[in-house]
Amino acid sequence: MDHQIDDIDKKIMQLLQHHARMPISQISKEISMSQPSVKDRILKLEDKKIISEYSTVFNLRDLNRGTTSFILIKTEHCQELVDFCEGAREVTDLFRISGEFNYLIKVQTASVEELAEFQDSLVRIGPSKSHICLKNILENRVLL
Amino acid sequence: MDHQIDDIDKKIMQLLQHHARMPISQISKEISMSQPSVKDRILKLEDKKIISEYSTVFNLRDLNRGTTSFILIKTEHCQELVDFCEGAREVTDLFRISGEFNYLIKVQTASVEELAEFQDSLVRIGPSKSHICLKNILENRVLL
DNA sequence: GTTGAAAAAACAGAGGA
DNA sequence: TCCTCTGTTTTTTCAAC
Repeated sequence: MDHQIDDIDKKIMQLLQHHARMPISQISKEISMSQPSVKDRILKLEDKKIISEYSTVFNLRDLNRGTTSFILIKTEHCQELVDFCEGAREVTDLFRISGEFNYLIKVQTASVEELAEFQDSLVRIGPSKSHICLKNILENRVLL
Repeated sequence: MDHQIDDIDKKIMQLLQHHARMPISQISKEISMSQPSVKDRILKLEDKKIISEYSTVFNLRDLNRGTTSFILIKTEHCQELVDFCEGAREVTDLFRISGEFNYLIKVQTASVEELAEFQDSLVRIGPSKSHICLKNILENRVLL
């Protein structure tokens, strides 16, 4: 069953996207719609899982994980890699991908030295290639 | 100036991470601390920008952007690439990286066909290599 | 850090355009 | 489907300790 997202839904989603704690009352003002209706629409978006969660974004620099890197790895020990990554604090993202390498890992470390250590711990799983991120230009942006 | 994040802060952050709209009252109950104190700590985390924002995560499948891909591109027309990506709805992430390729683009399209179209529009900027994501195993996870 | 009272916001219905 | 109006509950805020 498909949910039709109309322009009003879109406006609400745009407001919530970067201000998830915004009160219904304020959303109501901004889009000139009554609070019950706004609440109703948000509930529907949540029920249909169009809104999958409200999350809090932390400044990774303050958590000593300000260095972003991407590691491409080729391995036959898939489960081992997945288990390893799930347990590793440095790993924020893991994708099974097509191509020469079969996994892409996004890693947040305190420094490039720590990245080297992390990559060292991957050698027994398979050959890898790392790209240090010099600048995060866009991140996690969804245009509605 | 450095902010010392203690265990109580960490607990609050863990609760907020995937439930950004959780009321102070509930956080207060869960960690057995008075509401004003919880509120006070959250305000400090916000002021110090340790909490950088509260965001809403959408189900990209419902937005007709359920296919994740990564494109590595090598170009000398950096500004052109950045401008192009900022204007492209498909692009959610863009990183300047080290290595043979100098940019990594994360793309969300409706299908692989749409990915092909997108990659076609990049040819004039530079040679690129794309990896279709077959499975999103971990995404945007921060272990505190 | 706590308590407790005042203010503000969210919720739940009913009735109607 | 959306609105307004209402009362009720919950949450937030802010004082004093």
